Amino acid sequence: MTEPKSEFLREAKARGFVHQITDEAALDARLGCGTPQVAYIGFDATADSLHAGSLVQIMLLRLFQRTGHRPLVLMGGGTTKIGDPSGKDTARKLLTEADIAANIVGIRRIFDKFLVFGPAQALSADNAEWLDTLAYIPLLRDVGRHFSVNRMLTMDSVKTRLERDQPLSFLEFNYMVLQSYDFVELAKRYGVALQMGGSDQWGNIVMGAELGRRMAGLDLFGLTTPLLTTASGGKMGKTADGAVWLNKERLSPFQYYQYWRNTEDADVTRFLKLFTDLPLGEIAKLEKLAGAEINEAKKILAFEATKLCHGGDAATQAAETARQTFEQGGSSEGLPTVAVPQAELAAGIPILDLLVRANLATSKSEARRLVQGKGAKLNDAIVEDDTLRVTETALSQDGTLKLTAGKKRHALVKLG
RNA sequence: GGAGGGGUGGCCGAGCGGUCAAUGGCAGCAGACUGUAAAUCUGCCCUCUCCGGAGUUCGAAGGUUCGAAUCCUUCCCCCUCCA
Repeated sequence: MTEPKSEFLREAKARGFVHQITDEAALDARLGCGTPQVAYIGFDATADSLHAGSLVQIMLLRLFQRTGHRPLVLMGGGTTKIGDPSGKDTARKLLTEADIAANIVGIRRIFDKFLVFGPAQALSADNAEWLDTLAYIPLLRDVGRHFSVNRMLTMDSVKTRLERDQPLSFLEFNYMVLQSYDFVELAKRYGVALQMGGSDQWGNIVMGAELGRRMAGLDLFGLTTPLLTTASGGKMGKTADGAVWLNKERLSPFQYYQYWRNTEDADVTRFLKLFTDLPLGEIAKLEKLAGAEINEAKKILAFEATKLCHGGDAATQAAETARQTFEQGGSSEGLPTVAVPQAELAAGIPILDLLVRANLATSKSEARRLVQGKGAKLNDAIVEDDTLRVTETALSQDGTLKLTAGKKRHALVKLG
């Protein structure tokens, strides 16, 4: 099948969201039948925010809604207590219920930016609702009998652990059973027909679809997204400073903008398709840019991606901060800022301490190396002396001073 | 319960009585070159330092020794096989 009839599949394929589909022709027919369908993706509540690694999934749900269907966000309030072994060598730490509840709140806030919830709109659910009250014996009899351990042992998530001689607890081994059960439960409760997820979820998704057929004669479909890496092989959503978080408390809109602005040339088109709503025709035009002009495409990518995640105003401001900082060599209040008491500054603060306090270095040793490597700048002048004490004289007329580490990491210091 | 193997810096992985803050690879940081890109080259990559050094590391706790990541004891954890 080359050209799907349904808008969702056509767009999803053209934009690079699709890796595998269980029964493409039948799914296409279902999506194109004129009635909005419900599709879900599950998110485990392991942190109080999601990071860019989940963005493909989020954008896929967004696309699903844009093409006239109803996305359902499943919070893994129940499954998080188990821990998905997929793609991991060791078991996760077990989280407390309070942690999980708080994490769900944080994650839910992110989805409010990307999806429109409401009657006839996007849905959300929490699998704790049905998993918490499951009784062991009935579960084994109703669900367990449909699972073959032989088959489970061939699942990638299990197999790799075994092959690498890494432990896999019985707890984790049950994760796929519960995820499969979720699919069936959601089909019954919300009429969900399709589960989507990362390619590492393929096994779990297929098992869920099968379980639905065996338990209730349901026709369920699965779709996975490709595993995203940068052109040079790095993991998406990771930088030196850690994950690229989607909430502004963990990563400012400016830093988020910068993450996308620094995309490698080879990734720009691919990312525009995945992480913005720009029509494919427009992206095709941007794709023709070459050489230094690619920077224009990167600015659009950064702006659009930031707009989706943090809103138009924040995106405009981040773009402006970036422009002032990088293109005019000035400083701008949009940069990360640290406040320093006046008395301390009057007495003089060692440059090394200041770099650490501005989060440009994690220890004084690291700060010292930075200075010795000529990577530290104070008000755009290279710091030559690592014993330098910074005083009020370094403040510019607007009452701030600018610290730079390397070419891209900037921070402002102000009195406070 | 029995037998054997193993736990080393963010990860992988050497070392198996001194010359070990610990080879190497990956990841990361900075500099040069550039386009806030990639590739390449160079330096760095436990903490503190009055740059002479100092202090903490090799699952945990004891011990042997002038001296231990390296040997011994106990404990914890993991893997494999047997029951």
